[in-house]
Amino acid sequence: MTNQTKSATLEDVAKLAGVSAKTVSRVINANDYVSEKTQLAVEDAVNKLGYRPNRAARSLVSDKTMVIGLILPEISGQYFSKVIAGIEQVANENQYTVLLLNSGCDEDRERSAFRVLEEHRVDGLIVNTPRLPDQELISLIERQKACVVIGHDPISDQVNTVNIDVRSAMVEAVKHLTESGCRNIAYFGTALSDVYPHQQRMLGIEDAYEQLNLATKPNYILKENDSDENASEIIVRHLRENPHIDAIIAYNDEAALSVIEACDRLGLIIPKDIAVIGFDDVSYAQLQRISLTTFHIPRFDVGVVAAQMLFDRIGGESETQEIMFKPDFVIRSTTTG
Amino acid sequence: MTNQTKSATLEDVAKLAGVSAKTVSRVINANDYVSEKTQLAVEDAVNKLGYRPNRAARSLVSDKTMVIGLILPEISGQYFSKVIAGIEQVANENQYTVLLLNSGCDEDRERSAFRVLEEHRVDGLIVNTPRLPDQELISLIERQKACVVIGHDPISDQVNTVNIDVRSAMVEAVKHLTESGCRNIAYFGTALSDVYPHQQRMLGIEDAYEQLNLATKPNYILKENDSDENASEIIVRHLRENPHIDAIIAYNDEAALSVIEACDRLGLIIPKDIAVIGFDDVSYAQLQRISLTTFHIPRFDVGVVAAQMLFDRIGGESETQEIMFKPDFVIRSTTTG
DNA sequence: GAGTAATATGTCAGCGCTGACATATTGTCA
DNA sequence: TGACAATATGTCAGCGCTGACATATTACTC
Repeated sequence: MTNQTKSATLEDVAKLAGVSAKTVSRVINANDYVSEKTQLAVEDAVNKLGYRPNRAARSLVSDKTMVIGLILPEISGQYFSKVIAGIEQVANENQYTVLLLNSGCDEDRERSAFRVLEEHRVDGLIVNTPRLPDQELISLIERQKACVVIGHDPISDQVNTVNIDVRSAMVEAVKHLTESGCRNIAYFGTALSDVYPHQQRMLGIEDAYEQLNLATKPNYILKENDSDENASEIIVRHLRENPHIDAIIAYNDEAALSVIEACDRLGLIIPKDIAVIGFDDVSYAQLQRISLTTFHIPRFDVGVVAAQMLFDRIGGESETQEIMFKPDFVIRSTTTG
Repeated sequence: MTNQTKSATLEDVAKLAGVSAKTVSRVINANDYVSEKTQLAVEDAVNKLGYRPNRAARSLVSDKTMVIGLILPEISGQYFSKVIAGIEQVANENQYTVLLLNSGCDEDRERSAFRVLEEHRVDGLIVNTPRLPDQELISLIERQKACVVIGHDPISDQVNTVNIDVRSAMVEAVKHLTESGCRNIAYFGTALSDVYPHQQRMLGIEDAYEQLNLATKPNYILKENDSDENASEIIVRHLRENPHIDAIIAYNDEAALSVIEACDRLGLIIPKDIAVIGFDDVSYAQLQRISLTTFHIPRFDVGVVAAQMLFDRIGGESETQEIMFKPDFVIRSTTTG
């Protein structure tokens, strides 16, 4: 690792094999006439020197980097880590590599992530940038060779998008709860409240209230990302102050777990005293001890589909695609006894 | 996105600003005398054209890519996704970007991941390649500018490593179990059984048996990655066949959850009938309903430390560092009533 | 006001690679 | 056996950028 010598170039290989650099290039790329003898000599030299073509040099000529970029507000959660895996898989199948940028849900970092990826001249990118103003996002996307936006408001019909139909899922959730007799439904959201996925949930809940002509108003419990109070403490406090609440729809399963934890602490029996609904269907949601009613999202597939869409674009497809995933409502025992 | 024109070059900016390319370069890099007037003119042109320096061209000259590579056997699990986040954070702080490769715990993919990263001339890489033969791994690492190996057998004193002291953790686990009266301890591992983290666990358990002079032999329940039988079913079956088992140490928390699930199905009371120990301390391990005895691993910090080590190397540090994290044993209610 | 230092800008080669083009060698068929 | 295609290899420019070097302009010193 320390005794680093400069890595071998085409020229080095050429010299060792006794041919010209161009001939070595031909062997490496296997796209032109080369005699068997030369080929073997070159391959031999390549192995001896441990030659690896320099992608930077190649990109400079070909204007292709074989890299796609990924900008996400968060990369270690249950949700996006699976999406990333899906994207990585498809990228790998296409001989591509993924440059991963975490924007931490910060506007400036979203911007600079775009900048970095542009400097790298990635062949395409998949982004989820909740903070960037729509107009700016659109103009940034227009600069790209190819781009797919995931989990974002459908900003423009020129932009490829992969989305989850959160809003109608929420309608389904509320209906299910009211059918089970719940009358005072609260929504608990972590993350930043002005963000699209949040808003969709709240809108969906309001849709349902309207459709069902409910008298009450939904109750919102919001925990900003930067507050470091424990989520379940917030809920405990809120439930003490609002004992009439008989159902909580959580932003996602992780938030739902905090809700369950809070209810357990308060001695509330789920679902008798209070019902809980999550979102995502993470691995542990189906455990007997949790058995969380939630919406199943094929997270890996979201990544796969987004990446396929991107490679379609990279491959020349010019039609804009919009895919909407319908979450599957999985009713378990946090809503029905 | 479709109306792509070739992106602007230094030359383009130069023409527009009425100066030479080199002068533009000076402005961009802010590392040489430039008059204020020229600077403004250039910045203006840069903005007008939306110019972004081409990193490929830069790397070709500077021999630096500002990219580090990451090869992991798996990227969406609770463990590595946090490690990735830690690495990404430090990379970002150093103006670096992360090229993420998932080897799927496959030897050939590990090899080709190395190849890809070499072709990209990354400035350093962080790897966990359980399948690659040690000798080959060492020689691959020797080719790199900088490298840190995580979660792997300390292969050579020339190689930077970040490790978890799994083996002595297992000793602690077994001691704790025997002290609680358990006599028939089983180990449940998912993932590939010939892999280092697995072996360490088994070795640690055997260490403990030796140190404690236990009469019985530990019992191993192994689930290969490729078997698609449900983990908890395997355990249910195994516990039916071996009803004397009174404690299970699981490979990690996720596996421990499968164990809990299996016990619940069999009507076994934890920890009275059977004790369970996990590893990792994932977020939900501390939920009242789970309350899993486990080992806390600062996963994010593992990534942070590995990345810092790497950047030390990239920065010129030549001394080999080896860091060993000591897991914190967190005793909860799956082992003590 | 001559001489030196500081400031400001330009020219050009070359990083490693491939495309366009040129050339040399061999094979094939009338 | 000459003509032409197929095969095999080489030369060279240039992708976008920066380092080394050259040069021009201005400022400062005695």
